[in-house]
Amino acid sequence: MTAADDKKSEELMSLCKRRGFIWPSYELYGGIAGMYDYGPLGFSLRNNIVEVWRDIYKGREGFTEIDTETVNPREVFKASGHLDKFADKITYCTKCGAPFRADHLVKEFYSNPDTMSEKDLDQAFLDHNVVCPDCGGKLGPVEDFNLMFRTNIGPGSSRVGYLRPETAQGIFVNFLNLYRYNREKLPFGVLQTGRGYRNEIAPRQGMIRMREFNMMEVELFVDPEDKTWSRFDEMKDEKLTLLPNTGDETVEMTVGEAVAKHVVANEVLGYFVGTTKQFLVRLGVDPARLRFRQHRKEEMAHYAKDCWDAEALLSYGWTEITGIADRGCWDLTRHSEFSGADLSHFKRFDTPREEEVEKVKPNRKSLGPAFKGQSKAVAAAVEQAKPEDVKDGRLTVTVDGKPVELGSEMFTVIKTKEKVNGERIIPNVIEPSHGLDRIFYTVLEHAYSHDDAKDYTVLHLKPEVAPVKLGVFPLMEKDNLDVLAKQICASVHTARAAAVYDGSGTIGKRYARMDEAGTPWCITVDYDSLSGPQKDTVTIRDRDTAAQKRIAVKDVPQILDDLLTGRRQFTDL
RNA sequence: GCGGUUGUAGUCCAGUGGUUAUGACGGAAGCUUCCCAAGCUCCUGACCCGGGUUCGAGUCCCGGCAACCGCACCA
Repeated sequence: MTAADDKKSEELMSLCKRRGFIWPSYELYGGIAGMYDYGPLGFSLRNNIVEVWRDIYKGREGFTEIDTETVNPREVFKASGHLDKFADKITYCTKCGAPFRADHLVKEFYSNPDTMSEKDLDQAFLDHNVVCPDCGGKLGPVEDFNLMFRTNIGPGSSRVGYLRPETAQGIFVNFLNLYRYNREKLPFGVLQTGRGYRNEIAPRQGMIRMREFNMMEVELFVDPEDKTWSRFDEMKDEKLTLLPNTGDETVEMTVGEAVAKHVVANEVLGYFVGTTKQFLVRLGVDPARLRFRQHRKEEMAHYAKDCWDAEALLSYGWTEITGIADRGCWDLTRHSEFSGADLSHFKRFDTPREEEVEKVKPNRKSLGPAFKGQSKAVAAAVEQAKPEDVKDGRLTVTVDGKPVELGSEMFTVIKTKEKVNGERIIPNVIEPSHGLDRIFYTVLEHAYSHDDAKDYTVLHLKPEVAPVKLGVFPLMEKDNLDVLAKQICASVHTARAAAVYDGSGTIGKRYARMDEAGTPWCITVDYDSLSGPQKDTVTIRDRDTAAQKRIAVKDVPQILDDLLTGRRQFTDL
């Protein structure tokens, strides 16, 4: 991070506070690290980002959106693995009270201390005479410091709950509902936006690591044996900058090439890496400062089989803003195990198969006399056995916990034909997961420009995401100029396309305010608007070029609409 | 969490232990036919929190909180 980068992030943060994009939370009471509030402009920008995301995933892809609880019972995270894996082992010095990562204190003695249990670590302290690095005091018992916020559901402490660290689990626990809603067909996609919580030990870098943060997650349920994507052809020419985990060099290739060369594992993953690029660029992320980096094996989350991060180059360095993970069958398998529910998909074959199956059949005539009263249980055990269990003509089964060896006269291996209509499979999950706050910050940083010579700041936000679409000014706030300006402003202002009236200060100052807020266009009512040959016309100014055109007052709503939807460009006016 | 740096109006910054804390920008009211942060008048607004030292603390000391940088962490 250079001094210029420092300056840039500080100037941007100052602008964000001044203009009302974001404010550090609870500043009144001294502030809390890793928490930020969204001001009027910031919330609007954030909502616009979410709308673009919806347009792509609900609109183009036809996925469905749900909203689930942020407080989850303990069982959910026991099953998801977060309770065990999303924790650090921590110990406190009994003398000075300083906390330490227990696994870090013993890393010189063991190859992978992060897999050790609390008891192993306690013992390791004794075996290797590990004491407090600060004061030399005795270390206390090793505990789990879970990064999830814990709470109680209802009075007392009987039902333990946690604030979710990701929205994904709310989708997985609703799998059966969603599966039925989607007519029991694969693939289908579900999206959810909302808050997640991680009790970070040391939040850093402004909005990049927050304790309470916003996500936009998409969970895509696919057939594990069919990771093709029907609309892949539409995506195959999208260009990507990739950083595979096989080397340190970035490579430029299209989605189609990346999948063909197995750089990206399959079509689904490739399609959504491409989609993510389109999404981010549409928001205003600079393609030259965007790359996709594949996770190294040891870096992968406990649930992930493969993962590509979209990384943006910020003043903080390359920063993950979206992760596209292949979670495999981890989540559904685990929830199935822990809940006892069948979370599989019945995959019907195109035509039922006649399958020849080998089975072990008990020979009851021989079993009866040999085992008498026990023979029924033995026969049942034989029916459970598989042909490959037969060794040297003999079969060993377990009855009432004891092994029973049977001679070849006790059973027969037969071949039968069965009609099989399909098979049960656990769907795989592909997850494009977007860090909304990080994307928000990236959009701001990539839109930010500062002219050092003029000391002039412009946010080049894309009109689609800009919080305010139009500024409307009277040249002077008198002689009825203000009346017309207010009328024009009211005629176009809506909740989605905000127009702002400003009559305060000089005209240049008002343009400057709007440039700093990222407003793409401004309209000014002057004396020519009221009388003379140009009566009933106003000027419209383009933020990025400062160019002006004269347009008729009556055309303002239509022109603004055309500019916003991209039907017309400013230069065509 | 460790080490370093730093906390003064909305923002940026000045301030030898000693009156009512300097200024700029911003914001507000007004004047000026004012199209790119122009000028003028007037107003607004701050010493992060808690202890301590002292006759007296924005200033010195201790603790806390917060920010920035490096290390560590970041499923």
